[in-house]
Amino acid sequence: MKTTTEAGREAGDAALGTRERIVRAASRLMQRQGYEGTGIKQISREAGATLGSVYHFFPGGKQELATEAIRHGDQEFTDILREALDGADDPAEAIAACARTVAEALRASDWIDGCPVTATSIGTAESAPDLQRAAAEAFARWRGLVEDELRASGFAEESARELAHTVISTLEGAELAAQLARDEAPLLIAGRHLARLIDSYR
Amino acid sequence: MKTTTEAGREAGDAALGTRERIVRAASRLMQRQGYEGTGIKQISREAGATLGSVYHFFPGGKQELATEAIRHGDQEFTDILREALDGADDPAEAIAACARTVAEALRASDWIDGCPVTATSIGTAESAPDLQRAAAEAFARWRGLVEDELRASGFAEESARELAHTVISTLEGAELAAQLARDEAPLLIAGRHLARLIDSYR
DNA sequence: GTCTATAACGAGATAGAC
DNA sequence: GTCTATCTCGTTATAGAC
Repeated sequence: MKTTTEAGREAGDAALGTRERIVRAASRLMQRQGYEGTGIKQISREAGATLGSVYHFFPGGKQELATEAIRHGDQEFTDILREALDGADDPAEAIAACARTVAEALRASDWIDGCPVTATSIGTAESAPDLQRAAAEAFARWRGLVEDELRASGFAEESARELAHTVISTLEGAELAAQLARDEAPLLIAGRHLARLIDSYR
Repeated sequence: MKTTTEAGREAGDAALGTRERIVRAASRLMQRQGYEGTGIKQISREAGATLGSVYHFFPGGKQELATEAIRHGDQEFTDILREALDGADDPAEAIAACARTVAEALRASDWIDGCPVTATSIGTAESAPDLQRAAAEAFARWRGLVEDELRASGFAEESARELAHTVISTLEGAELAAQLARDEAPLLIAGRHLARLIDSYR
């Protein structure tokens, strides 16, 4: 049995490898403070690692680390979305359930943990195009998940494709609105409206 | 007739007062680079003002200036929204037209000028709550505009209130998605879906 | 109101011992 | 792989002449 010599600063991350702890800390901090607002020193501190370790695993520096953090956030929401789509009877209800899940998480964090992909990538179009690409890939993956589910439920190709676009856009915007207003209403209303919109294409 | 002694660096801003030039430069730069990614020196340079002038007009420093920049962005989109609502026959068509307007502006900027309010306020929940409040007020104002128009068109109170929420959330999210994908499709699709959703409440 | 100079601090990144 | 020390540069903000 392997033992971990260092206790990570993050609850529950003690058993993780150093690289993974760094990525998680980066993702969580940039989710709250953005790319420019988060320092590498702060990340290494929170991850229970040294600055040298960060540059050992990410020789490309902050940009490379942030790109990995976005991929981590991508995977997080992919899991939430897949679970919602698998757990409900029809796609419309699944999307509404997904909105409720996001609302709960947002409230639980006292409205500070928004979408990690958006928060990390916004404002970096000129300075760090790598982040933009990783974020665009995340949006595309989420959209693809919804589109596949709609097609599998018998929706026409074009309807499925377009509805998937709006589902992701609306969830993203409603999360932003809910965070700013410190109120889950925007997300819950959006979930119901999306379900209604989807049903109107049956 | 008054003369302006200094030619501002911004095209068309030459005749403006110093304070206004600073606010506009701040709004435009933070729209592209975010709050943390934009420096006061860069703002003063682009505004054709000195650092001393910035602190003269905004003794509260960067936060005070950013708050004013958000209010400026608020007003900008308020104007776009009001024009769209006044120019169309019914609210559904007005919202779709608004989405097209936003898409055009986004493409014209080569996908770098997103929503100034969102870009400036995101990631500041912990460090600058003033910005959050100003951004929340902007969202609420836009929502109020849409809600009033819907009620004036005969929609039920609750429908108008909830639709207004989703209209703003979806436009905001679709602008984000369009910017990341460098493609206006998310916005154009969102505009059509919102019109359809609104019509379903008639 | 405008300008320059600078203080005080933190950032990203690197070197090299262990 | 980990750690510490340090280099260099940019940041916000202030002081004080004009």
